[in-house]
Amino acid sequence: MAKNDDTFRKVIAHAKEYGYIFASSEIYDGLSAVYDYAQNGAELKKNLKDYWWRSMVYGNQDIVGIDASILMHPKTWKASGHVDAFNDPLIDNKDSKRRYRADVLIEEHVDKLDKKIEREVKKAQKRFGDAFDKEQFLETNERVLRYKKEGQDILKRMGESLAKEDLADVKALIEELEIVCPVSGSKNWTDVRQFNLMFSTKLGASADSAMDLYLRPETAQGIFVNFQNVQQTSRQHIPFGIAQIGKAFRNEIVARQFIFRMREFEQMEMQYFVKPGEELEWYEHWKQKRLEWHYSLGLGKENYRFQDHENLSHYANAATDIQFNYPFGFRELEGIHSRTDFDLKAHETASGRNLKYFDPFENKSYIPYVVETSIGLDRLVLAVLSNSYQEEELENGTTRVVMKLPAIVAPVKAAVLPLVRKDGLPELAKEIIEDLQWEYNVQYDDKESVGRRYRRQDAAGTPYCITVDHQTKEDGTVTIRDRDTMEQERVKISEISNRLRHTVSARDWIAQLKK
RNA sequence: GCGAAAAUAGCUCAGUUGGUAGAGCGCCACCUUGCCAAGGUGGAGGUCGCGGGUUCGAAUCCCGUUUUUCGCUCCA
Repeated sequence: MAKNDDTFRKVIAHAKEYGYIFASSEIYDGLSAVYDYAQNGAELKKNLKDYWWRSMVYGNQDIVGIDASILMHPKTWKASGHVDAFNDPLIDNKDSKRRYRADVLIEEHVDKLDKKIEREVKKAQKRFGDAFDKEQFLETNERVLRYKKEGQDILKRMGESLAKEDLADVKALIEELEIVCPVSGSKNWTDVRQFNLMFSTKLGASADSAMDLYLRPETAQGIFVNFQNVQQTSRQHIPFGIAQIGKAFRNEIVARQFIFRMREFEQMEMQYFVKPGEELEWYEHWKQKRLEWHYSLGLGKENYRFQDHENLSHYANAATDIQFNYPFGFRELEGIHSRTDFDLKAHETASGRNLKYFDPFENKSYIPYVVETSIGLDRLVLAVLSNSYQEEELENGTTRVVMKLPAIVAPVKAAVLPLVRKDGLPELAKEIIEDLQWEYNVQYDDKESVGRRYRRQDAAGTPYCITVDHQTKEDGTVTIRDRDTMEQERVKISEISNRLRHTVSARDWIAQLKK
């Protein structure tokens, strides 16, 4: 644990030192949980997006990509359930300093009543043996009925109070039930306060006529509200998908762990629309597809696992996370959810529009079911960065810091280095740069000794170093050094472009990993 | 938001009982360097997070404040 904490710290420091990620507004002491992608980080992120987009949109004839706006009509969020679901009533215990969701505390109290009922059932089972009729017992036993009624009354009162935003009554309920803090065991509670996780803003410059808006807390709704337009203009038939990459915003109470949990973050998601009843098959299909995609990055299969959701969201009938093994443990990287027809149905009701799809093969209309894959792009960046950072002991006793980034997403694909800064070698190197630079992000460096330049490129994660030496002038060949093996190979200048293409094109990358 | 810790050069830190700022690395220039970093010379860069107080004098002591990091809830 201590060792991993240390690794994580090193990754963060390294990310800053090598121009990947900076704290936002750093000259003003930074802004909590907001980060900027610097020259290398921006390239890495762009490459990850590109790889995802190519494999998702170009690689599937039945998936199209869109780019919806961040601002949406406020009714969207009422319909999607976010206005209600993203409002957490929270309460703190003054003794343990722990914070809880007030509704969860109360629900847990009700769970205890359910457990009491189970105990009564077991006792009765023992007493009556084979003659025991469970259903009849549940309906007639006085104690069971009392517990059941008590639980129902509590939930009803809580639901009503939350709906009225009567937070004082929610606190009163907690006090009446004598709910204690699981940690401190005390009943010393603060007032219940409402936290809205959505960022508010206003549309219109005039203060009195401005319309209250939210910055979208998820990108998915941009797809749902466009579903019909896209389906009709793309002439897609169900099943088909809509993909999107974009920013989302959540005013998290606590947002930490570097870029793992940010207030402004980017999602890459795809909503796949299917015939009702087929959603669970497609759910399994996309679970496998997405896992294979992650494997293709080459970060090690052992670093991924599924984590099924036990408590499903209001919109889902099946949900799982692909977790990645970060330096601080396995955490969620991508969510795969079977969202049913919840969203489209909600928008149909709220908008009054008919959002049904006419199925020409079945000759009937229905609201499609949706299977969603939604990946946190920043979390993917962090997975790649933290997995790639390595300190290696070399044979000569020195250590080198190397970022073993997958070549396909590395910010700089190759550095072109003249062995020495004379004899026309820099000029030759620059010619090579000019030849490659429209296709690949390549970098020129002639500072200090060549060994030192190799190490610098290793630390920045550049997969290849192309060295121009005196032999280049004679036979037009250069050496290509591999970042991971440190081995060099001599190739013709005219071959360089092809060599790079093999390692950084999505097609060759996937083909190579399938072998 | 609550609690704990921290804030000195780009980075890592030193700064002795209060006497007005230093090292290593990095960066820039030049030299050296002919394949796996850390040779030479010179140089840039800090009102010690911010505000106030005590004092002849504060990076150092006191108060306040801001920000960051970690823990608690939630999630992509």
